[in-house]
Amino acid sequence: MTKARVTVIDIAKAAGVSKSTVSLVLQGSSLVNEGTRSKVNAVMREMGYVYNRGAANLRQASAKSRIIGVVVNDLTNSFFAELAVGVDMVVQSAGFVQFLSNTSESIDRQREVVASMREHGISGLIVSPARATDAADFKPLVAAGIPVVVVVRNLPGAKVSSIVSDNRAGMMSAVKHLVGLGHTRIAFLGGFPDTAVFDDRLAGYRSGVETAGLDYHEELVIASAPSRAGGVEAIGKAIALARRPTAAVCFNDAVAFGVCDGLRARRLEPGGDFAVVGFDDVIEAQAAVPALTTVSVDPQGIGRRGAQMLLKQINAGKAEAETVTTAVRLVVRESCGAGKTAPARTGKSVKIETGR
Amino acid sequence: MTKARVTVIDIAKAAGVSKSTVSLVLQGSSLVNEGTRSKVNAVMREMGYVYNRGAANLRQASAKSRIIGVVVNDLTNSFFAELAVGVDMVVQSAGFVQFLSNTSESIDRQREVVASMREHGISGLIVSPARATDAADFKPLVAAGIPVVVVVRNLPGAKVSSIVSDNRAGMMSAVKHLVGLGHTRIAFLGGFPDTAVFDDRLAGYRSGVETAGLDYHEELVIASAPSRAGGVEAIGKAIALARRPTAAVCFNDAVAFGVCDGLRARRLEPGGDFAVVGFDDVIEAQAAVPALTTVSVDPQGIGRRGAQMLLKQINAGKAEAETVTTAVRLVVRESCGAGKTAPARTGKSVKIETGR
DNA sequence: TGACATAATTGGAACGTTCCAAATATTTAA
DNA sequence: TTAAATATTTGGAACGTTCCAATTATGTCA
Repeated sequence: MTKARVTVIDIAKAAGVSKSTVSLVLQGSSLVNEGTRSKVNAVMREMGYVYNRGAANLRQASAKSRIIGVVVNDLTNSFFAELAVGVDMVVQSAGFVQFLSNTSESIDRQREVVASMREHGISGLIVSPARATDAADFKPLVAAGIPVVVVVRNLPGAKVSSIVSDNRAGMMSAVKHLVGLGHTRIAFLGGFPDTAVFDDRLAGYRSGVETAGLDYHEELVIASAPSRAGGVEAIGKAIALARRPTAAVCFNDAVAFGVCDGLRARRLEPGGDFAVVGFDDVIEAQAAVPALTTVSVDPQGIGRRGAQMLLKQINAGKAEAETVTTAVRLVVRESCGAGKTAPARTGKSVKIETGR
Repeated sequence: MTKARVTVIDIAKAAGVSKSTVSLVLQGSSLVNEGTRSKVNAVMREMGYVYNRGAANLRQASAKSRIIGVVVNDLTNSFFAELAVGVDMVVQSAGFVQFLSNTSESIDRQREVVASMREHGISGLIVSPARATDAADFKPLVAAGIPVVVVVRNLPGAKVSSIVSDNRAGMMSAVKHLVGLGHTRIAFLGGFPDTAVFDDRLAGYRSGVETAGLDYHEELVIASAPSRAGGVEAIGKAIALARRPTAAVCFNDAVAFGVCDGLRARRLEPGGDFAVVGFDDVIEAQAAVPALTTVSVDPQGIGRRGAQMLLKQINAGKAEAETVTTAVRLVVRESCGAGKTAPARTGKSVKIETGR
């Protein structure tokens, strides 16, 4: 039924030229005569020709596949969905196409999808690595000359480019803001301690506390799963402390929402009786009640930048591993107790200058 | 620097067999001797061989590329992100890999990405078509024997499989519920009238109204962009009616949120002074205040089913266009004024039986 | 042992493109 | 008019796999 594929040879025959000429037209070469070009194009259109990239890639360097792989650990999380959209934007307009896969934090899944992508000849990879990813996991890729850009979570030790948000500065500013509101016992809640992001955010918390002239107390640092449930758990422990804190910065927004839940369950009003600050500024943050004061990180921007960086490396043939940290800004809403008069959906935003 | 690719010929040489044998091993053929197989596998491992699917696809039918294309119109919308995750789940575990692209409702973008995917030799396509997509747009694909499954929005006239939620039944149940709460003037707010989904939902609204023995008034149907802003606009018009409604079913959750905003701006309490019901049950619905009563459609489930349907068709070589409508259920929360005593985050759910 | 079946293996010849070196057509300069 | 330069076109030979038909090894039966 379905007639055989139309190939450049068919086109050549129909247009009365050689397959080489057709190929030249396909590549937009300036060598070919204008008349010939348009005739060939016309024939292609009318015969319904579709370019076979697979065949082309076979002949060309695999760097020309124009496929870029994107692997994220949780697409359900709108943070990563936005990231993927950012990547897609620049990738698409550069004429590339994106393989997107979800690992659900499974390191095996991640290995599988990356292997699969390699088989398909991706020209580059953007990855937000699953937790506990081994830095050496991407070694073979870069050895094969396939650029890799790590986003969101960095991979200390891996010789790849990375682009992460300025977690340290973000937490510092959150703490500073709370101190400015008069808080002196501020907890750090949530997150898994074995991740680089956790370390950065905790470090930011610590310097924030210390530059404010306050003491750093280890008991105020309470780790938990970086989820809503984890937040409930962490605030429970915080409330149980002998000298209980009056405010908390949270590992991320999910934790912050959980903290709010936990507070309410104890008849405490988030934003009123206890100040809460999140991190990430997911879309739900502004619609929540109370609207969440949080550190905004623009995942879409990270996606765009990561993609640009990757494309640059692909075009350059081979590029140095560079690492970029993107600016973040504190968005003050209600949950910190500062913005009670402001309407829920807007938020004063405080720009933070960050190192590069 | 980067040494040339390792090919099956290299493997063959190193293992002391022919390339054909290596190929057989690659395909898991039972023809090859166990000893030979393991030796070849060992050599592959130690030489760091990576399969070149492009080359293989060149020889085989393109239906074997094991790439499936997914195009959605708005990945930022968590509804579609969930959908993509659902697709990815089944696609991944079937050993396929997913090309995902975002059209942002641009029909040109859509054409581009679909063309690009075709060039890459996708084995099948799952698409949530951009608004005003021409049913004929996917003709060439199916003519080339590439199965297409349309999800979420149907494409009347296109000879492709589709899987949509039961918009009619969902709206009917929403209306029925509001009638049960005593409302007699119920508006239908939001959505673009030129879409099939709009038609279905409106039809559901109409039958809901009529089976309740109420009159259908055209003035109560107020179209608008299917967005938060559109919702604000629509409720403004509704409130301005001489005989104003006391409740509304909305085209989707975004509209419903906008409606709540608009009500508050007029000092009306959603759920108290005016009942609001949404459609989709996006994740924000349960965390919002008031928690949104809405029709839940399980996008991830749609994604999974769509992917299964597609894989089935790919394996079958060629399959009939079948169309499935998935069940939806009304989740009663606060915004309809019924669940005021229940905690915000849970919600009684009412299962609706739908035609097939 | 021969005759046959069965199990493994194997060289080409595709697949649809790009690249190269070479051929041919057209201009230009003298 | 001719040589040289330039513009255009063109047949193969790759690329890394799979498939086919054919070959060789191994086993079985009488």
